[in-house]
Amino acid sequence: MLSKKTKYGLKALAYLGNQKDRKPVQISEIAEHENISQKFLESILLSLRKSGFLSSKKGKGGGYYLLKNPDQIYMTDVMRVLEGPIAMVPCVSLNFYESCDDCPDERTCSVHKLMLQVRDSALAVYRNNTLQDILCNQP
Amino acid sequence: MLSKKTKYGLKALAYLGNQKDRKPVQISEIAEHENISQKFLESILLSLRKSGFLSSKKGKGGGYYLLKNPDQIYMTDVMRVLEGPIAMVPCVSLNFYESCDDCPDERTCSVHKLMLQVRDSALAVYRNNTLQDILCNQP
DNA sequence: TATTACCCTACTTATTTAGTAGAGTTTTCA
DNA sequence: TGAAAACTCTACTAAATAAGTAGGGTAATA
Repeated sequence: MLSKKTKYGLKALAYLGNQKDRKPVQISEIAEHENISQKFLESILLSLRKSGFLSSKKGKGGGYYLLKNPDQIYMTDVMRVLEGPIAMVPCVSLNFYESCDDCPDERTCSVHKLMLQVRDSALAVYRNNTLQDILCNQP
Repeated sequence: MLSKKTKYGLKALAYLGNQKDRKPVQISEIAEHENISQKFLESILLSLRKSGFLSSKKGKGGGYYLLKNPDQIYMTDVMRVLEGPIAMVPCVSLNFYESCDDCPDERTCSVHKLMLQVRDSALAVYRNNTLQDILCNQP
């Protein structure tokens, strides 16, 4: 299951990506528009800022804005920050690799064999999509 | 993350698939060989039996055995039984569809757009793999 | 300089996962 | 026949994670 954190984070990024310019948007505006608990959204946006996707401006007229163009924001990176590893098991993870303590040999492990393919296929999708690609582009 | 239930279930199926014949294999043998808590494995095998993948024989010399040939057991079906929906959000699920109560329109939803692709790619992998395909085939 | 709005820590609640405990039932083989 | 093997089933529990709450702190701008 996709966590709410990821879901909300993606929606917030998309909301910012749909803005005409890069003027700061208040958390409250995003929260209201996307039906997200404001406090929860605060923490999500904070982690997106710390990861370099967003920047923020304090004080009156402040808010969050994208640091890069939507077509430069890859879903691979976004998903890793919001959801964590893309792989479903640590033993096939590129960025968060860990061996299984119960498995004697990865090379003959059925789970490994299957999950490697699943990881690759998911990765292909995330690499093929930028924020631009998932915007709604409505008037 | 893949749940332990799914992981153990797959390993158990693979263990049975690697048997030369279809003689019943005791739970204890599988549990020991695959490093799984026997009691937990019991419940997993039970659900695989109820779903029609396995059958069991009671009494001395009893155990579990595959009902079909490994090349007739599709990962799509196995994953749905063990792990549940393949989709990461209910609104893109084929078999467990549910609309999101916080989302006004699926057609313009970025999360929907992305997760639809992820589901399709995962589904392609699972449809392309039978139990036979993930066996280790070692001497 | 007051207000706006982000920043940060700590706590709480609900849900799911992963298992444990234990009694019960069926079957087979000696 | 009868004892043991081995599956069946229900209920309970502990740990981890997710999701959210509470509340005060801090910086920037008009």
